[in-house]
Amino acid sequence: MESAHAASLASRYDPASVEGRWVQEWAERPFRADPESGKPPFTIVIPPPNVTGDLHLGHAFDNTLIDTLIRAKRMQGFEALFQPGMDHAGIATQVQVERALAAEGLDRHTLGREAFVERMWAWKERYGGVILGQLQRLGVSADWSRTRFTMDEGLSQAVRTQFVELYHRGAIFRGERIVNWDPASQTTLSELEVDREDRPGKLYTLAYTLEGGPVDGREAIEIATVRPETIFADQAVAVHPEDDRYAALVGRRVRIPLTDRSVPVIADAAVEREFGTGALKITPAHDQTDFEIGERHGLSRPTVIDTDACLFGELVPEAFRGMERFAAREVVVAALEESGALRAVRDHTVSLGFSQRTKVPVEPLLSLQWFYDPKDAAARALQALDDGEIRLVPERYTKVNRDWLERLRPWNVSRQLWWGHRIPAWYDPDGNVIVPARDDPHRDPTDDPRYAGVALTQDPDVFDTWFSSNLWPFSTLGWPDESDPFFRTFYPTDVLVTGYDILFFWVARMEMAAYEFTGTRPFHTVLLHGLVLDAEGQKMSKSRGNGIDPLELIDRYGADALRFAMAHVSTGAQDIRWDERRVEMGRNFVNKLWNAARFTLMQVGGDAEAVSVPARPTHLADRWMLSRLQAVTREVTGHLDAYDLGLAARTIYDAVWSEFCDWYLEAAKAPLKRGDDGTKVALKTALEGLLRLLHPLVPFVTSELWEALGHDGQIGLAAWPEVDPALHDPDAERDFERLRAAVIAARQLRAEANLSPAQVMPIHASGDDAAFLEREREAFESLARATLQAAPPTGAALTQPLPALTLALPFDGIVDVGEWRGRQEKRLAEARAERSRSAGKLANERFVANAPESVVEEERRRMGEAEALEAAIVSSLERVTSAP
RNA sequence: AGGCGCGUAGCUCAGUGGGAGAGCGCUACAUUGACACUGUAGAGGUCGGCAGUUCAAUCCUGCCCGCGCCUACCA
Repeated sequence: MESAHAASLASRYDPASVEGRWVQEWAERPFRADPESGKPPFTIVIPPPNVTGDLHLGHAFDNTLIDTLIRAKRMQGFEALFQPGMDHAGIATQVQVERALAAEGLDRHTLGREAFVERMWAWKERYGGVILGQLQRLGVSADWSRTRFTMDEGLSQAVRTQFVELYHRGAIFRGERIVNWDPASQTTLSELEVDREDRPGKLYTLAYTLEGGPVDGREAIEIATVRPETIFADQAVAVHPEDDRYAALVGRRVRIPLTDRSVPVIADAAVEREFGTGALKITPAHDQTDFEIGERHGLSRPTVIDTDACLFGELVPEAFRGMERFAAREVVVAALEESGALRAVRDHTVSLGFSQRTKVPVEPLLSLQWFYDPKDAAARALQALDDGEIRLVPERYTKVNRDWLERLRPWNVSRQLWWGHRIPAWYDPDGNVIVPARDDPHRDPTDDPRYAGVALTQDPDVFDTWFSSNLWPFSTLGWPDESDPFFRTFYPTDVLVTGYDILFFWVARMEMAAYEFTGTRPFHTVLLHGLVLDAEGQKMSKSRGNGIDPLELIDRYGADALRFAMAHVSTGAQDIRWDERRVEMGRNFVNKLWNAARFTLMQVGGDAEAVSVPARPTHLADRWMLSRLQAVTREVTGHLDAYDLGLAARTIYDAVWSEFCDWYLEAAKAPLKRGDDGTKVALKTALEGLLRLLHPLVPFVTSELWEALGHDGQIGLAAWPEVDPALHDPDAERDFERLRAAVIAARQLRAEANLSPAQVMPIHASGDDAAFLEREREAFESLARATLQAAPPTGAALTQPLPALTLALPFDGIVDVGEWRGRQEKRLAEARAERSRSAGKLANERFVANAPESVVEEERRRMGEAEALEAAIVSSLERVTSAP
């Protein structure tokens, strides 16, 4: 690559002109992971984005955190693998393609399955992977040569192996259960694909007449329902077993309104006595709770709503057949009213499920599907959480993870889609299920001599997408081929980074699958982050249209600015309310860094070897800066190790801006002007240390600057800074604080005297620290833009008293001392308050007896300092008052 | 109904059992050869409320008020 030169560094950092070549570099020559390197491996698999998805802020956030960890580990000597890839996202993708077809006046059924799947692949080739290119613009250092897709050959084999194995273990079965049915896309949905929303509805009270005459004078039992159109599938009326109101009715039969059918009154503890009338109609085929009650009581489960969400079947009076469910409700209610069975209607909020993709209300429907009952796997995963084999960060989410594993129900894994992994199950003419053999899962039964001559038909359905993404941490690494070098070296992976919102759906499933198939944990740490909300605190979503385009932000501010902003605000899985000012902060910070490096280059040149004298620093500022660098290195490294990227970012932000730029660079200017080699070395050392600490967060600008500084290899492959204890210098840190306090005091004098920054101030120092200041004269004079005077001012002077130092600035009497006096009096009041507070504490014997010695000692020190300051201010005020 | 989180400067947010911070905004001054995406000096907060524990509470405990999220078989 062409090297940048110091002279060519613009005075303002322009991300657009820098990032492009690095994006290209990292895409064409990715950071490849070598399973044979012998270095300790460190692996993170990407939470696979939807193949036809676009980068949104959630992805940007997630991948920033992942890449920061990966880049840091790589520099720390690990063989770091950032495993990239995509998910086929069954229904989401299929719905998109079906929409495109509809625009052409086609649908998948007229096209036929084979042609449709071809269209799907064509779509995938065209739009799939766009998001990977977008991630590259974020600067993600994934090993792009290993990009995987859930429907790749190898990963498909993994899915098939999973199914066949679980089937033969008896964990997978085919049966009828209540599923979330999407009448628009004609498929079942996972809970994740259903959005729950509260909607205004009605609660209807219906009278079911008792057969065989009144009991205790009651002719009917009144039930409460929000779905009167389902009464035709009723199989019972249930009451609570301990409900005295209905005890006498249990065992009797009641007649369903508008029909000739009667059903029994049963007792079940699932009924809430307080709700409605305390009596519940049981419709096992159209409600999850009813299904479960029906199971307990051996009720049959007739269906009256079909897959188009219309009433159908013999049980439905002919007048209502074929009517859509909501239309039917109105008509049925009218008929009920007519018949006198409708006793009451009141407003009632109902929680309704909507298909995330089609926005249509989901119908709970009894359906013959494939189910996976993962209770054994869940038990193992729970054990892992209890034993700490898998750790969640923040820790409190462990409980959420556990809760979900404990309450698992059989998971519906089949989907009535054409896009996905076809279920490897066949049926013979008698309806017997034939699944490939356990020891040869990839041979279709149609190729198996044992079934020669049998007419086998394959199940038309495909698997739920989660039934492949649960294998992601190892299917991407080669499993089921356990001899794959990547699987052997990089599995188990290390950290999983994802939003807490898919802890249930994805994380828990990966945990279960990993123990089931690899016998080990899939990762040791789950790092959960919050969600990116819009400025009003609402979740961003396509339907709300409140999303923010990360690419547009990258165009305007640069990828580093976005990354830095994201890392900076990540704390403890708190949601992030979007605020563009933070990206501005990132941009400004990157520009600051750029300019600090530009200055350094002007001083030391762009030849890496030119200044390499391994001298111990001698100047106070050099000693201070290098000592601070050690502390910052230790802190940043520690924060990264603790997965606290927010703290890491904030720590280094302060180090760069408030220490390196504001103080060190300014203090270094005077020696640099003299050509001081020691300072040149220190300057370059400090900058390069900071650049390396920063690289994982802001890879573009640091790569560019590293190159400009004359290094051959990229900074992404440079070694992480190590703490050098020999450079730890507490004396220098303390002395520099003294210097800093003196400089600030002098600047305050300048402001109070209304002197322009350009004007050099004659300053006289007295007090215990005066000799120290004399020793650091060059730095003080340069930083304060002052000249230290040997003799005290003869005439009127403004003074700035500190505990161990008083600075005096002569003034000509034109200056209004009122402002100065006001400020000093305020400081005096503060010093007095401080002194009396400390005195009060120290006079409290319980404080002295109970508080740690160090705290008491600190309090004494404070008190002494407050006294000294108070005395100095008093004396200053007297002198000015008495001045001519 | 249960669980979790949040309430700190005008705004967006960090933070800790021992005199509260950042970014932006605000006031004043400044273009001294790194940087106006800047510098210097400032103003601004009874850390949601009430009790309790403690020598010491913004931080721990309890209750209350407000906001948000997630689970759940209230039809």
